[in-house]
Amino acid sequence: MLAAQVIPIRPDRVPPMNAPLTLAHVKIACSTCNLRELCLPVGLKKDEIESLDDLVYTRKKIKRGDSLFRSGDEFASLYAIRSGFFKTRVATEDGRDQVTGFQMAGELMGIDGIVSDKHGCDAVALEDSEVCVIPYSKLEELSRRYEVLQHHFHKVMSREIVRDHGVMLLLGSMRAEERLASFLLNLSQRFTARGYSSSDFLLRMTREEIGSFLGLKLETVSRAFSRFQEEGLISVQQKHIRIADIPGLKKILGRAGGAC
Amino acid sequence: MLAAQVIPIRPDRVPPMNAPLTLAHVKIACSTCNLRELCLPVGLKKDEIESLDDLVYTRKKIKRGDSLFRSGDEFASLYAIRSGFFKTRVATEDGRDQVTGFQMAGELMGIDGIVSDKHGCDAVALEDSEVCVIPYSKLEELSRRYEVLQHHFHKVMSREIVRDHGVMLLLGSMRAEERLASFLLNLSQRFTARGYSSSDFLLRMTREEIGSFLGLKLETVSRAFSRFQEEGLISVQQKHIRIADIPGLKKILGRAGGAC
DNA sequence: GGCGGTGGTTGATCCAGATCAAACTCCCGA
DNA sequence: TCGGGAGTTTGATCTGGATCAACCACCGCC
Repeated sequence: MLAAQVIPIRPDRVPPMNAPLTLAHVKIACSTCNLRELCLPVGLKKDEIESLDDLVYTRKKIKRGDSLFRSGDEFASLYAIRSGFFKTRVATEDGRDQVTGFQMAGELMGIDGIVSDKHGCDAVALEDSEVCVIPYSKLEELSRRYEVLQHHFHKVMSREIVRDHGVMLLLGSMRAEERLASFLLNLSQRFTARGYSSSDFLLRMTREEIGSFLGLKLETVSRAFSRFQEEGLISVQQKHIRIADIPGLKKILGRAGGAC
Repeated sequence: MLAAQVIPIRPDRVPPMNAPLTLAHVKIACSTCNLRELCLPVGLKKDEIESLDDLVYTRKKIKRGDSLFRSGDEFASLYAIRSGFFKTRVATEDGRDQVTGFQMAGELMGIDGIVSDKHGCDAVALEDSEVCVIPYSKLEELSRRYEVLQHHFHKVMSREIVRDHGVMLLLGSMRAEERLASFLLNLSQRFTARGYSSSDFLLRMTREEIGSFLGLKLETVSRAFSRFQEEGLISVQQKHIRIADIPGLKKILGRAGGAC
């Protein structure tokens, strides 16, 4: 656990260990990262983004199944996902846990740690992943200096709150099939934003993890997938999902319980 | 809706209309507010708090049942509750809605509006209330200047995220009685922090609103109250709750579903 | 003091999703 | 190539909470 490999990506601070790493460094800074339209630098001007290059000077690789951080760990940094896929989860004293979200490239993790200087959840890699380490004190310092960065960081936190409210709505008032439809549409939309197919993707998480996130048991998730398939809305082959009828899924969200 | 009365509380900016208001102004600034240990000024030094006095220069009174803001309203300010009690709720296109929280004195509302410059939920007063209006641009400006304020504001947002994760855990994995016990203990703890009785209080919300928040129907909430009463954990008389056995309620949270 | 409306309680019944159980598929390592 | 285990699907049954339905208690208003 937390046995993540640390890669120094600013050779001017930490000497590179080999040639490829030096080469990599060029691609690694925020200013040249192809995720900059999704990640923290959104909306920043070229020179402002360059100042962010000071912010991120290490990366970490996390192997599938390993934790980036765990509840109770000391909080010092936020993490932007460079590649890969994570789940975050909270747990009660008595074994139960709840997946609070699935994170993909460009998304920020660890904000929950600011309030108490301890991380408040576990972040577990669902595939081999790489994250940019953003020292939090540095981020505060820079965002005092750059209004645009400050505002964008606030937006990221605000978005997380809005997202959470959406999940509460889902958990508090939707039926199983609505929850799953909502989940698939959300994934689809986020894959689209990253240039992947909106209708054809691999689920990185198990049925049990989907169930935990949606407040359902894994059997219920599996059955709902099967029913969607019977109805021609999607096709499922284990982790491979192909959405055949996006409007059809959206219609499921609308009906059921609402007007009646 | 939103027909809230605006009270200028900085007579140096807006002339007072009568004597009591002038008197009121003395008590109104953050530096003398008795909520400063709960509200935005937490942890700030005396002179820093005084600088906050520039931040809050209007108050709004909201009558019971009225909205402070509604989903879709333009976002310009955060609101700190000076007195009273609110609920926030999100809604789907089709009539359903979900209460996302209940807010009391010293708590901040409106953060969800930062991300899109529109409020993302409704804030409805559950009793006649008064809020301090915090112009958001001013808050960003001041928190670029004062590190402590910046950090505290970030903590407030982070706390909201952590709270939301707790609600997800509740909605996603707890049984009805656990949810209600958790809800009562949470209220109890927040009343304590405000100097009120931890065991004897008035519920400001209806059974239906509690149900919406907890993902239950009002009948289920009512039945769970009755069962708690039968078991001697609480006594209920309409909106008046007296918690007789806090450890007993805590025990409900632990068991049921966990180990088995 | 009566009355209507909102909110709350309680009972009877129903059903979506949980639980229990078994088989099946895929992947991976010996 | 052959297990073996983790993950998934599907069926049968059970149940917590929803739904439907009365009735009750309180409160503001005439």
